Amino acid sequence: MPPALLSREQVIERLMRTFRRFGYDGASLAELSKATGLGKSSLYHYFPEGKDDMVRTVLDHLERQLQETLFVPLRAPGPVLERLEQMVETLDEFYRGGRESCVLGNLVLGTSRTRFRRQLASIFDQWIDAIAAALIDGGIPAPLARERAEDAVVRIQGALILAGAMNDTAYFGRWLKQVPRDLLAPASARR
Amino acid sequence: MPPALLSREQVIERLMRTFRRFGYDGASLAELSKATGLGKSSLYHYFPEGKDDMVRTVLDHLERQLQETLFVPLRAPGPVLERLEQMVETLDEFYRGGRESCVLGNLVLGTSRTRFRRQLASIFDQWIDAIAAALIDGGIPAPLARERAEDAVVRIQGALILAGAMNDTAYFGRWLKQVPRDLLAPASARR
DNA sequence: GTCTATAATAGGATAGAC
DNA sequence: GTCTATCCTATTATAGAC
Repeated sequence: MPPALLSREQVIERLMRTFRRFGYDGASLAELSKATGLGKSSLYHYFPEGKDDMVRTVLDHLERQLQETLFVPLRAPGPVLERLEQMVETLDEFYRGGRESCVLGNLVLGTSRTRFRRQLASIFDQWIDAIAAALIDGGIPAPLARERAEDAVVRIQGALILAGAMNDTAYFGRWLKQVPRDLLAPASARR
Repeated sequence: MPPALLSREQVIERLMRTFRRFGYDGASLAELSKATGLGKSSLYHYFPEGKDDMVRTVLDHLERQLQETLFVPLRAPGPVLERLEQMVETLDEFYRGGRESCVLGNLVLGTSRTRFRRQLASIFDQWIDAIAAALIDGGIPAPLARERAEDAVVRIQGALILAGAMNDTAYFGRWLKQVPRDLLAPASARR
């Protein structure tokens, strides 16, 4: 990409970082250029359709990344509790304990609300499915597993919003730590 | 305001509607002008500092509105379950069953992330406090009440994000309906 | 593949007439 | 109080040199 400066993957990571921070509407080409160290023209060389192209690429990349680090491990053999604990660890790192917001959530709001919906919905759906699969392995009946999985994703998104508003990561951190046991509680003991 | 066209309150409502839909970065003056029927100059006449001024005014208005429709009723005398059910009804209407997103959540993302934080944090805090107060009236111990109240607000924000991404209000509607009983469950039966 | 330069447009903001 | 006209800056996007 830039001759021996940043790999394509590194560029995409920087773009993601920027969309995460500023959202679709707030991420200007100047900012994206600064973040990647690439001139505007170079950005257009790699992403001919501009910002939309970048976002689509970022989401593709994120999808693969989440599959590797979250979805596949959630379906791997081994103790279900440990799988969930690994997810929590990965998420805590990914969101830097609630200090960083979520690209997905950010792209659902603003004028990009509908623009990337198919891709966003697909990623959310895979995530929910993967959690539900783990819960089913853990003995939770399928409909309840799906519902709890949705609930988990909902709470992660919501906790990030609140953490941002309150400038306090306690909300995010506190709940995240109890997710695994919470999700695996016997059917009668919750709700 | 405009001579016998829109009251100041109506103008603020239209502005709120626009920020809700487009976020801070996505809401252009052209859009705000269209939404209110006021020319840009007229907008500057009422909000001399521009968009920031509008947002602050919108948040002030929203705060009073929420106090009236949510926070005060949550602390009113009467059966706690009914108070919570009333909140749910109000929220369902306010968010049009999950079809409309939340101004608060929208303003936490994008470049406005820190700009209105004090005001946003205050509103979220009052909201959580009001729910917690109701729960304490319902016999939930104070620390648990606070935690559940935070959880409720977190889930509302998260459910709106997911509803937007999936273009499916089921997530929002399903959970919202079970909030009151969920919040009031005996301490041992949840988590 | 990257850059500088530049065009074209949209966005935020103001002046001044009515 | 509202409008039209205008200004300035930022933003998106492209052309063309290297």
